[in-house]
Amino acid sequence: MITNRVKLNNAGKRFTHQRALIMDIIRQGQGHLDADEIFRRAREKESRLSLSTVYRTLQMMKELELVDELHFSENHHHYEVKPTKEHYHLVCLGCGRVIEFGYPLSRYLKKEVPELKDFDIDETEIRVAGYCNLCRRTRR
Amino acid sequence: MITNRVKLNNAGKRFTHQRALIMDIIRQGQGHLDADEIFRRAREKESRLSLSTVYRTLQMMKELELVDELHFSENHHHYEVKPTKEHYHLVCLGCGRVIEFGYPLSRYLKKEVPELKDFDIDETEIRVAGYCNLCRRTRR
DNA sequence: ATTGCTATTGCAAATGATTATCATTAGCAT
DNA sequence: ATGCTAATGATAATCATTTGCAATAGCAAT
Repeated sequence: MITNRVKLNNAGKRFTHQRALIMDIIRQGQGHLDADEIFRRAREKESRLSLSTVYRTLQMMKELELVDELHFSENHHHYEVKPTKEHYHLVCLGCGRVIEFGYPLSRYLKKEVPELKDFDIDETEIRVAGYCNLCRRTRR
Repeated sequence: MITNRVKLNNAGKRFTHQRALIMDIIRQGQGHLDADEIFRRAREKESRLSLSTVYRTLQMMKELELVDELHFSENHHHYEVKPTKEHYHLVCLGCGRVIEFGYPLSRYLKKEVPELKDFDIDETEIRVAGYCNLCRRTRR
């Protein structure tokens, strides 16, 4: 995709086959893949790809603000393409399902929280964990 | 402290010297210590204490809902005693300072977010990262 | 207080996720 | 096509956390 090539070049980065592949996989992954899943999918296309490259690319894409890193209730992260409208995630602790919801947190914080007056916000994230309607019943 | 002894006994757990010590340190730590810092402080009192015991105790206290685990923009966690009023944390990426702020997120979510109607919320967390007024200037 | 059962501990080794090292490869400006 | 140097693959290292296991210590019953 031309757009990514331009974005990388503008940042003084090279447009490589591997980076294009990883970006495509994240885009098609509907937002909630972790590093290992990205690696596995990428390997199907490009069997010599290294896991290091996946991590390095994710790191770079975070810095260029092309992707966001999500923190669910796990010890590894998930990735989605930088979204256009502000939204957050609901994670079911039973089945792992992720549900997106829109919520204008940053607007509310600015309006209601005095501690934020003197604070330069870089990133906000809401983590909501619980049980979806299906898992609520089956819960042991 | 008698209260902790009772809470542990009710859960069928033993009240040990190590657990009492770790709980005290978290309480005195004003909320934002990580596992390693808890370990270092506890060792000053009890030099034979093991890091495993710290992790095992934290895990248990989470399950008994005596402490909350906080996720800042780092790859390890921080711990605070289960708070009485709903609050969240502002983390400065420059100096690491943590600022607490009150915000009734769960009330707002229930009112405004239809996706949550069928969802049984277990925990909520807001992560706000950025730069405090002091670090904003010095920022490279 | 003593005893006995078994949860808990300390230590060391294992695991999982991520990062660093370094020789080789390949973008891209010339 | 050439050369410079960033990026890659492979492997080892690191960091945070968890696990296995023999020794220890709560605590309920005596």
